[in-house]
Amino acid sequence: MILPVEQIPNPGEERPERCGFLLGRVGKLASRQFATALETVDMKPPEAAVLMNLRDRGPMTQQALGELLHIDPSNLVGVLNELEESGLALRRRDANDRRRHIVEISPAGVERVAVVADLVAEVEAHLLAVLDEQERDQLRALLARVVQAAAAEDRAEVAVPA
Amino acid sequence: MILPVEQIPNPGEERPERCGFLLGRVGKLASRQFATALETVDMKPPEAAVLMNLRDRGPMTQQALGELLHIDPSNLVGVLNELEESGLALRRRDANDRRRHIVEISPAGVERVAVVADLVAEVEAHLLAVLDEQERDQLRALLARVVQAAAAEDRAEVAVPA
DNA sequence: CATATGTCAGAACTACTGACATCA
DNA sequence: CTGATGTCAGTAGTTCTGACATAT
Repeated sequence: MILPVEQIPNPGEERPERCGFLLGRVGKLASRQFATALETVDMKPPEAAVLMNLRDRGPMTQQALGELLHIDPSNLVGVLNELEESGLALRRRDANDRRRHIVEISPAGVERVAVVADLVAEVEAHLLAVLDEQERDQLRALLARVVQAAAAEDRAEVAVPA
Repeated sequence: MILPVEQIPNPGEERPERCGFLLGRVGKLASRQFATALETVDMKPPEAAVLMNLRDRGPMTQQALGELLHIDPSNLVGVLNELEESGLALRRRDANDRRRHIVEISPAGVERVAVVADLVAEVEAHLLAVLDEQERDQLRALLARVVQAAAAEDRAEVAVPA
């Protein structure tokens, strides 16, 4: 049966959408593509994020790691358990404050994170294939400023709770 | 107690991050801010999205609505039930194909959606406050191209399932 | 005792799957 | 009968809350 025309008010063409909605949508899209790509190496997004951050920033406490990646502490426990069981990262007590765990990446983790980083780069390249290099830089710069501002605001709120 | 310095390898300063991660992060940030803002008018993000789309695009079938907003059909049922109970939208059978529901916004819905749209605009303005108008347009244009390309690819995959 | 850190169990929310009823 | 549309129950995955153990 032929579709009544009234049901397709704007066929094909997308009208200029709200920037905020676009952000949410592209973000979800990106997250999903990363997740499915990481499945091929049997790793979940938070695990990959943790490994990459440990490689780039060095050892840090479990708490600092959670704040940096916006992973809830109760959630981070399981992620680190996984990574530790796989021998990709390890926890050790901080000698100066034995409540704390210092988390660091293992040599095996360093090997694995290279593969993961390649995967991530591939997905990103594919997602942003419609943009040329200059445009990708623009996008990166704009997004970076937005997150930086948001993070600064977050810190201000936490610092001045009243 | 003073923190050991080794635990803060890159204090404050953010190093140039992966564009894909930035996307995911800003997207999640935006979604959360929208969600909390909408709570003040007792509405959830999908409900708001549905109302705004019905206002802008006119009545359409439940199925078309779901595809447009990437809401699962089984999920959309509950959303529309809510909107119908609140008198903001209504379903009627398509006379030409009585399997279908035509969904449309009600007069009360039109009133309410104005409030919602204002809220959304506020949140967006605040989130992107660090960018000037020209930069916001740039961002919107870049994001729009990315989603458009991704949507086209999606359609190709569905069209050629082999 | 009061606070910080990490752990754990359970609640809440989201998204999907599969079965089903209705209709073309 | 076959396929399309909407509905519903149940499942899995994620994120948060609150209680708790340990250490300062």
